[in-house]
Amino acid sequence: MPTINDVATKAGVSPATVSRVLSGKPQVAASTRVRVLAAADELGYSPSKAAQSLALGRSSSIGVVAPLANNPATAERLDGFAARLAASDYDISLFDVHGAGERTDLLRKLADRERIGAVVLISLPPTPEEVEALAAAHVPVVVIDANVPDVDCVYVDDGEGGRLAARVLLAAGHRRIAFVGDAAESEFGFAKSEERRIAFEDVLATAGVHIPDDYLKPRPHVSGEAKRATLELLDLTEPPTAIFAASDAQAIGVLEAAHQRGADVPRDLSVIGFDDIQSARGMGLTTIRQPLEESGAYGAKLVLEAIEHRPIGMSIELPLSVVNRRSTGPPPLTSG
Amino acid sequence: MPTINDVATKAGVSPATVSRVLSGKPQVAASTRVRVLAAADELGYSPSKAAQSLALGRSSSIGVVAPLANNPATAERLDGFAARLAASDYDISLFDVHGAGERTDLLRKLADRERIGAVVLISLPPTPEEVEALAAAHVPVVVIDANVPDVDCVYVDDGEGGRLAARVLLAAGHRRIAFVGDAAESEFGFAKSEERRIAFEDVLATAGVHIPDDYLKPRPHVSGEAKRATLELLDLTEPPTAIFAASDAQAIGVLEAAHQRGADVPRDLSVIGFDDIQSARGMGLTTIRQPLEESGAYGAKLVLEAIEHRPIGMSIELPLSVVNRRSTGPPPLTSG
DNA sequence: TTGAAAGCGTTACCAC
DNA sequence: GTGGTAACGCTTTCAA
Repeated sequence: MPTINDVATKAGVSPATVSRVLSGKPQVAASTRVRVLAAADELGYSPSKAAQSLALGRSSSIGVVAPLANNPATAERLDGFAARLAASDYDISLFDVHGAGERTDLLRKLADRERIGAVVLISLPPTPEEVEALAAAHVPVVVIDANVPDVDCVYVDDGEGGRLAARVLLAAGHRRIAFVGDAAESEFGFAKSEERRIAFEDVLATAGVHIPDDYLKPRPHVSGEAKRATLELLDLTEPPTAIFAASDAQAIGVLEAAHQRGADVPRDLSVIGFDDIQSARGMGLTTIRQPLEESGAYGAKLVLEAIEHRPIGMSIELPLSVVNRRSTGPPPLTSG
Repeated sequence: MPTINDVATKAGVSPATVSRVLSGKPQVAASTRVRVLAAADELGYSPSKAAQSLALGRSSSIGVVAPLANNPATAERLDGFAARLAASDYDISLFDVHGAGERTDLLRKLADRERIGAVVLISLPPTPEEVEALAAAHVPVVVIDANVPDVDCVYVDDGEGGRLAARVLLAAGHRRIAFVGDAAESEFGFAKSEERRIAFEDVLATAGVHIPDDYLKPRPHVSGEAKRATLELLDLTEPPTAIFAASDAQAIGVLEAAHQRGADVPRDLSVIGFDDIQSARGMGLTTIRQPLEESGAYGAKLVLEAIEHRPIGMSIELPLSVVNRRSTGPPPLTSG
């Protein structure tokens, strides 16, 4: 495993010169440059990241904190992020978070040492204290899928998403409409879910439609919970004719429950989701689409710029749209 | 940002002793141990990974190569891997691969330097040359979702999976059966797909069912291809009454195509997938289930052991099972 | 334009 | 049981 010294010897120069050449520093003669490059190439030399980090005092890896298990959407964002980052010299240190405490512990760890060049949080808005801690440690931060103050973000207008969903359901003729979303205890995406719900209810109210309390199902964002909530909904004396799920991941559970109760979608029950994950096509799910992969790509762009000391405040909002598939339709006639 | 020297000074010992305490070495007095620990805690000290890597000559990060975009199953495996690894001192360097060349370039890079403590390949079997290169560089390797010689693997019996799928379709009464899988050009999972198909055809043949050439659709594993293939199948004068998709990801496209042609699943067309990804529930997809998350967890276990210099040859096979949902049923009466 | 040498924070060997 | 110190591979300041 060749070191910088080996290259230096082979090229007949000092290690300092090799370093200069390899990091593209200008003050070096063209002739020695080619000689060094040739030597490096011949030896198959590539610098030790560890030694570089140590000498430079900063790492070339970007910490990505993402709750992969929660939602297939997260992986799609991550993929977009990784693809965009591949062209750079940075690589990804992945932290797959599951519970609440994990996030906090982790961020402290990340802020702690020079181990990380920057951190990006996917679908996991940091608290103001966490933002401050990261800032104090001079670690650039970008957040994907949330809009938080004093941080560069890539986000969508969740309220607008809720309104879009409401209009789809209203236009189809529904009046008995329920909502399955995230509970406050679920630290992931709670705010998001709430913003969507509130705007959703607003539009409904304007149309004279009120959502009764037992039609509101905030649940921990965990596999199985959305299904359970939907089962309860369908077992009501007067079940809803339509459900807005705060995410496609939750819509999976809604669809499953509907089938389990023998409710045909969309004949007996309309379902609209949020995200447009890849499998939404297979599920035939009508949904509010947001550009998942792109959100990751933009996140990568932002973090790269942030590392180059661009001033913060470059958040970007991505567009939402309605994708009509076959999980929505008019309410059953008997629902009158 | 405190260093080991700060801790040493504060505890009134030498840095060497601090190092010993922190890495749990036995030869240190209990009294000094507590003193050092207290000092470290008070300072909020945590060792610099870069310095450690440099001194130790090996990195504490594990390179994970995974084609995230290809298949939601990959993210589920990755999640299982990350969860199991979280308890260890290692962290994940994620390399999200898209094309063919990428994989090769990457592995060379990984083998190159001490940058990485080990590499795990998800759904991306290395070539013999690649295995050898990694071995030469003394980098432990584990492969998840493929069974390759001279490497520790976590895999399933793909042939068995194909047989299971065949029996499901046969038992339902199908005779006109098609297959949608991976093309040779698609470097990802080609072998897997082929093993499944061959065993699938074997069982069918035994039952007197032959798959005509135009019922065989090997396609690049890319979004949209499975759909296109299915469209062609459905447009045949005598379309199949059942389709075996080599993965749930491909089944998404199959389902989408069926709907687009107005074919009701399962009334007009039965579909069986492979993997049992999370959204298979939402799709109502009958499928051959393999433990995705667990595959990642076992992969983590293997790689951790491999790093501790356990001899190789510890591959583990995971079980397959049939999950019956609503995408399969008897063939339409008119098909006889 | 180039080289010598100090230093980055840790670990581990060798003495005591 | 503990301390001194070389070494890990690189970058960068200072001189030349």
